Order: sequence, then structure tokens, then C-alpha cells
Amino acid sequence: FDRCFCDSRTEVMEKWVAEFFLRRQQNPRVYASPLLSALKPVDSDDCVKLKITSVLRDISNSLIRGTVDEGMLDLLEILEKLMLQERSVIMGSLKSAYCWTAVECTHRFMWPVTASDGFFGDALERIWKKRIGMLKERESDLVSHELLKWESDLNEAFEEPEIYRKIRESNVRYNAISHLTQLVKEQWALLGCSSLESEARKRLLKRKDSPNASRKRGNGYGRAGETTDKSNGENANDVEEVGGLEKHDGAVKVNEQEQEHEPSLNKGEIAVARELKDFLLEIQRLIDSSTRQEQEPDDAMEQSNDVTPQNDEANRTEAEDSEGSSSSRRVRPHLPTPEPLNVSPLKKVRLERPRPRRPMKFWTPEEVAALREGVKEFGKSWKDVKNSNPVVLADRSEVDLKDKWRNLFGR
DNA sequence: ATAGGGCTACCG
DNA sequence: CGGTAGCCCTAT
Repeated sequence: FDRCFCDSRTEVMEKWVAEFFLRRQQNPRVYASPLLSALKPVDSDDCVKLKITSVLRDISNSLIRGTVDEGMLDLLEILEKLMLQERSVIMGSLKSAYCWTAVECTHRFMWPVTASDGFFGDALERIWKKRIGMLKERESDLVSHELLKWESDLNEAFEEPEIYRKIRESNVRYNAISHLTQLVKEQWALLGCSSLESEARKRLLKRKDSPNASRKRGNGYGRAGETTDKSNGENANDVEEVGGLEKHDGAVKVNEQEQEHEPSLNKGEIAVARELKDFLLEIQRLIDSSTRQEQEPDDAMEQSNDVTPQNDEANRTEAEDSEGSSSSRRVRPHLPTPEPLNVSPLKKVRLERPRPRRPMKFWTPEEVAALREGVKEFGKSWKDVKNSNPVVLADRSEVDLKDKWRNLFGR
């Protein structure tokens, strides 16, 4: 950090701030492209992560709006390319999300009862021949078996009214949304917390550790905000704000990839903190005005700089926390009429219907002996018992062991 | 992961 | 019926 402290300091901070806003899940929703263009274009190669973050943000937003269209396919393709740049594997979740999104994009043209009536043919041509054709050409990993299967099914559907009808009536959208949601969740989790936040946590820890020798590592991070005294002025503010916001970070590990930002700020710490805060406020202001005037804020942004809203800065954070109270004055985007779902997402359905009962098998004396041995050695930790003789106990689950033991000796 | 309640097939 | 063995479900 020292090295880049002088000239590229602001650049790093821009990245951090952008990243921070892109990752937070709360309102106001950030739109990736305006945010990135609002910042000076930081187009170095190490921005891949930031780009991934922004693509994810776009996908999330699209999902929140309920929009699963060909723009989504674009986003997924970009995501794939970025992940290749990062030399990470293309995961199953991305493949199936892409597959189902492609199917959904086609499926939405199956509104007429017969294939030839509407634009189904055009959709096939555009999406499957051209778009996916290009994927095939560059041997993309997105071309999965699943995808190929659907390709042939959809092509068949064009000829066979019966197949057309079946696909037409199936609930593709539900699957597409599920897979996309899954993908987004997985990716957010993979990214961990933002650089800004991990920095804040680090400083928080340092501060907590130094005064008293309480070594409370592990998941001590959680609600640390309250315990810090506010006497530290703006520093404390920053930390609280940052610490409280992100929800999706689940695993509280400081991401390995975050290490590039590792070196801590001990010089000019205060100055940096102050600058960060200014950044946050400024960006917040941009976001506020841009989300308020719908999502085409590119030009709106300029004027809004001076017409900027006023005093509500102070209560802003609280307003966001109670989701929705402030959203009433935001323009609600026009949502496409949702297609009816065969399965209500509200009703908790078991997607795999009740497993057929495992056929009953009596315990052999050998198995019982193994069980006794195991328990003698490990007590009632069934996991260990099973591991102590995995061969004999191969088709007995840990629960089976427990049940059998109960049968043998009452309680 | 484990404990404990419940269900079902079977038997006397 | 009641009892038992094996298996399933779910709260902790």
C-alpha cells in the first residue's frame, strides 16, 4: 500500500468504494454501469474481480426485477469470460443457469399454441443457432450436455406439436430463476466481504486487541460495532457503517483473494479514513439521485451533482435498514407481468417427492458385533463407530447405528 | 451430528 | 391387540 499510497491511492480507493457499493444488498440498488462510469475508469488488468462484482450486481438486479431475458444471457457470457480471465473453473451453477436462461428466453416465445404461429422459430434461430453457435465455436464450457439436450428438444419441438405442447406447458421460468438465484448466491459467497469491509474489520480487531488482551478471534467479528466507543469520531463511524451492512458474507473469513489489498494503513490512517468517508458520502449521493430518476442516470448524474439532496444524509443509513420506508418515493420500475407458476414458490413443496422407503434389512450378527466394538471404542459418536468398520457397516447409516443401539439396550 | 418421537411391517 | 425391529423425520 505504501508503494501506491501517493499517486494511485485514490485509484485504489475508487475501486474499493465501487466494490463496496456493488456488493451491498440493500437499497438503494446500485446499477453497475453508471457507478463504474461515475468513477474514473480504472481499467487495469487487476480489475477482473471488480468487473465480476459488477456483472453479478447486474444479474442480481435483473433477478430482482424479475427480468430473465437475453440481456441476462449476455451477462452470463461476460461472467464466463471474466472467470476464464481469472483462470477459475466454470462451475456447474453457471452452466445450468445459462442453460435454463437460454431455455427460458426461447420458452417465452412459445405463447402461441402451435410452433409456427409466433416467433418461436426466430427465437430458435437467434438464440440457439447464432448465439449458442458462437459459444460452440469458441468451445465454451457453457455448452453443457444439458444445454445440448435442450437444443435438440427445442428443435424437435418446432416440428412435433406434441413435444412443443409439453415444453410449452412446463415451468421453465421457475427453473431459470432458481438456477440464477443459486448462481448469484454462490458467487457472492465466493467473493467474500469487500476490501473496504475487511479493512474495516481488521482495524476494528486491532483496536479491540490492543487495549485489553482479549484474544477473541474466531467469529468475534459479528456485532463489534456497538462495543466500540464513539469517541473516535469519524473513524468509528466508518467502521460501523461498513460492518453492519453486508449480509451475504456468511462465512466470516478474510478472503484469500483479498490479500492483495492486505498491507494495512498505519501511515496517514486518519486521512485515508476521512477520504473514504467523503467518497462514501459522495457516491451515496450519486446513487440516491440516480435511482430516484429511474435507471438511466448517465446524464442525470451530472446535474444532480449540484442539485444534490440536502440534509437527509444523516438519517439515510437508518432509513435503509428499515427496508422500504424510504423506497416509497423511489420510482417503481415497471415489472413485466409474471408468468403463472405451476408451483407456488410460497408453498413449501418437496421437489423430490418422498423417497420410497428403504427395504428393511435385518441386522446380521456380524454387523451387531461391529457395532458393539465401535461403541466400546468410540462411545455414541456414530460417525466414528461407522468409520471404525466401514466395510461391515457399509449399508448402515449413522442413524441406523443409533437406532440399532437403542433397540439393543433401551435408552 | 445426534437424540428422540413416530411410522410401518411383522409376529404371537 | 401389544410388542419389536428397522427406518424415517425433525428439533436441537
